Amino acid sequence: MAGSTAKGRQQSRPADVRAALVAAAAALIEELPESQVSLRAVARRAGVSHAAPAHYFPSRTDLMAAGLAEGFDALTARMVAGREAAGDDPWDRLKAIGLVYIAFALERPRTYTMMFQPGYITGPDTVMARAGARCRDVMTLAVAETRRPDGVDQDLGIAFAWMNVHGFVSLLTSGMLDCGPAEGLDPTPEVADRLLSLMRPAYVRG
Amino acid sequence: MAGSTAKGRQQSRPADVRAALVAAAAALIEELPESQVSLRAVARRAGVSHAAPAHYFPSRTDLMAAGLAEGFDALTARMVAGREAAGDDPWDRLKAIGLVYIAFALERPRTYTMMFQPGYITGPDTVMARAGARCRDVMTLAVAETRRPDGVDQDLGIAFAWMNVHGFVSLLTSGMLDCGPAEGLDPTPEVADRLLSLMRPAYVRG
DNA sequence: GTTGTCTATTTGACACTGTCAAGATGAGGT
DNA sequence: ACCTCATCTTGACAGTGTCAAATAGACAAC
Repeated sequence: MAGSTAKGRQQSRPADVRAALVAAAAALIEELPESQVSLRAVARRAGVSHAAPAHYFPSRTDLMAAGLAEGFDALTARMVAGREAAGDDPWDRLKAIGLVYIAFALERPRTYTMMFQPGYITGPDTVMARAGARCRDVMTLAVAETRRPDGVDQDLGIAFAWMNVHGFVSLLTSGMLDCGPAEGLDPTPEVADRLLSLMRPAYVRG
Repeated sequence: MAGSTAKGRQQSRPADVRAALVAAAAALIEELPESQVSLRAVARRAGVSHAAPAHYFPSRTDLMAAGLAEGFDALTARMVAGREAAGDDPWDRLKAIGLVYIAFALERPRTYTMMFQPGYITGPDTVMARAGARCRDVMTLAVAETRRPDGVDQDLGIAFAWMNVHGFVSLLTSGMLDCGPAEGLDPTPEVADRLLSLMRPAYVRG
């Protein structure tokens, strides 16, 4: 009986231990500073022993990468939704993606920061690399729609858009934009909107 | 007696243990991945016992912040030099700073990445916050020279310039710009130049 | 029903980490 | 001589990532 003969063992916990580990990692990544997201803490949160993760992930880095890839997919989904909610103008659609991107990063700052930490993309065909590529694909579509001035090819347009939104939230979360005495910018959506508008000449002809 | 009653004690090794620790930290930060730059490794490199740093730095974070602030000052010095080497045109001067900034970040990627890690600015009057403010002051001067279009005030201009260069190198070092199959941009100075040129309308009137 | 086999998981151990408490060291002032 | 005191070391503790060995539990064969 039972259809799933392939693998589904149904006693205490089949192999959804893996899924529980990834979910626990994703949760702890946002709850604690990076240095405190230990392999053992993730195992405790998932309710397994401290060495259980070793059976699914070769190292701590791989477990973290799995949790971060989930965060990446959440960001990608929000970008897709934001694009579809925008109007017909290509530039408005691109800007909408940027605003959604910024909102995600500020809502989940620790996850976002760790997603772009060097070292979690361990190869061209890993979970993280693929999640990052899917995210970039959304930007690729949005940039492809725009009527860019001469000299701004698609790769350049993608890089420019991405580095703008990424640089903004990265500077904000690192505390650099308000490191002077009583200076700095508010992270209000209004400021984000003004900053993104500065990119406009790179995507609108004339 | 002696003049300096305030604090200067002058025995065998006054406080150059502190300088040795900071130098060792700065060196290791660039040599090893962040998780391997341990307080004890820094102490070994400096030739002191594993608990010596505790006498100068309340925690590992503070020792790292001291090493990172040195990196920040090196970046600031390069930016100043780059600005003075540029011509008279305000936009050219600003772009020169950007190119120097990018070059530094790509030469010392681990130091640069860690400089912008959240958590090392522990207060508004710490070594890291002050080093970051000095760096931003250089950008402030360069942006103040430009004739910006209406609506682009100085704070906005600084943020836009900084987030562009920071976003670019940050995406590069995290591996995001080349996570697709055979795609991505070369980090050549030529590409950096083209990307920075996209910022031009925000700093040049007309 | 007993046995064997295989996989998932736990237990235990190792070297390493950051931090704290207590002990050693040595120069300066009296 | 002595004392003082900041500096530094030694030693310990809980916690970490990772590996080896031991356990548990379900399946197949007989």
